[in-house]
Amino acid sequence: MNTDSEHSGSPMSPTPPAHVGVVALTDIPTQAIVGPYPRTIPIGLNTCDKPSISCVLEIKWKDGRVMMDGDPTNQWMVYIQPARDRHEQNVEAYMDEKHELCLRFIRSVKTSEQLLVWYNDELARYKGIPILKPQNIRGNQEYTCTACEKTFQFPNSLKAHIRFRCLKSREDQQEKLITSSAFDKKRNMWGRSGLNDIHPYSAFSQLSSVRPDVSSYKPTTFINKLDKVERISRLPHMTHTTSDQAINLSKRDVVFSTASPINPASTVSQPIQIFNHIHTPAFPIAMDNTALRLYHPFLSPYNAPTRMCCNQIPSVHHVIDNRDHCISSYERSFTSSSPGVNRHSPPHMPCNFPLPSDKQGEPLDLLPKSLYTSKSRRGHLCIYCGKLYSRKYGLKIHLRTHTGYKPLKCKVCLRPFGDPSNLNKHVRLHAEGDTPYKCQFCGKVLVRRRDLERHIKSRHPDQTVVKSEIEADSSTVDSSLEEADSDSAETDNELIVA
DNA sequence: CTGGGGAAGGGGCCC
DNA sequence: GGGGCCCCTTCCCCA
Repeated sequence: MNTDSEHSGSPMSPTPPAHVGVVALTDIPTQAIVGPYPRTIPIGLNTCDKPSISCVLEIKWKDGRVMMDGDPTNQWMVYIQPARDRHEQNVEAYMDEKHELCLRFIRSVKTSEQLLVWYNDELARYKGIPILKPQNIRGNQEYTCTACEKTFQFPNSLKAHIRFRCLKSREDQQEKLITSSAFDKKRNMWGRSGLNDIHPYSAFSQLSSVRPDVSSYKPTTFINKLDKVERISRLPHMTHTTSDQAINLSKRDVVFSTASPINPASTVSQPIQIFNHIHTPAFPIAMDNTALRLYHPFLSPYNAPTRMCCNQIPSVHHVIDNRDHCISSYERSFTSSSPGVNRHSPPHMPCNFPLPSDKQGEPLDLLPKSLYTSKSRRGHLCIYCGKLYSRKYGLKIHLRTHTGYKPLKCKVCLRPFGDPSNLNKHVRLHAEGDTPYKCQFCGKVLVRRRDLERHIKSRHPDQTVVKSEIEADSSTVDSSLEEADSDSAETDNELIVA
């Protein structure tokens, strides 16, 4: 089991500077493995909501392995920035059969993509990384430490806080253990049994109560190495921003914060913001949200290189299109009717999260199964916003609202949908003239029953339309719809491209 | 005012 | 019987 020494720092366990990251110089295939490394290497110490790095190390896939020029020992791995949640994570830290630390690329990493690492479930348990509980999840992008009430926007930021930084969590944990039967007063030591039942952070409870002294980590050779590497691998195209413009760096998801423009004359690196995450998919500027516009597949939000101008994560989601125009209309359509969810705040949308291929499955499948297959007495819990669903399928569809995964496409206009119901609703819009909702007073044809009711209410308020009449109409409508639906059901099957 | 999408709840079918 | 899924409907928000 892990010991204090694993977190107390040593020449073998330096704390990588927070301003250094690792990016891929070439495409790196999924399942690529790096390691092994000593278990003592800490991961996630630098986890925060708004990371900023000023220089990067570049690695590449060569001869069937991941490597960095000039670093035969692969010590660059310590500079990989921690992922803030599962969806921006592309590298997984795990223990191999010899209980040594290894890294595995859980997704293929594209050229220029930043590596972001987090623990797999087993290693997280081993390292005492807490599992967030419903009480930690207060809402969309609101993850709160129950010990000190500090709030974070990302789950891993909170996990790192609880594990590495929160003294209060430690104190609470210690208190609970002391008052529990797991503390052997005679032997003045912790018992092993029952610990998992004591603290909500079951794995956390297995840790020593000694808080690791983060400041004691003294990067030595790594820093020297970094200095060398920094000169070699630092992005040559890191140009400075103009006043209010965010400049894309060689199509990387690296954008200078407008608040801290890089001074090209300065030899000191200034912070830049990494946006490898979050953003809502953007419609191409040439299109609007009109349903019947052609949804150009090559300009789809998932294919178009989007450039971000966000200065604030995640409250503001400005998306820069290919012509440096900020698209904001589409993001406004990302609303939620969920109680407790701010409708004006777009949900947690990892725009640059590489959509998995069919083989990889949807983002849900990339989550640890324990996070979405477990059903509490109250229902299925969304790990993003804490919402409970009576059905697992309901949660599955809901998770797509967080991940942006839209596997269903309208065959007519190619518009993607995450919810098959919404796709069907949309498909009906293409069936012009087939709509069964017709105003009996003016003959206007409307698409939905809601439209007809709203139309009559506003345009013919004096007409004494008994509700039952509308319902009678609707029954006719419904029956015709049923026919249409039965037809469309077959059609839908063809339309749905999973 | 109208049209459209996002999101969610519930009924029902199939395996 | 339960799970997964499809489908309809409704509500809400926005342009």
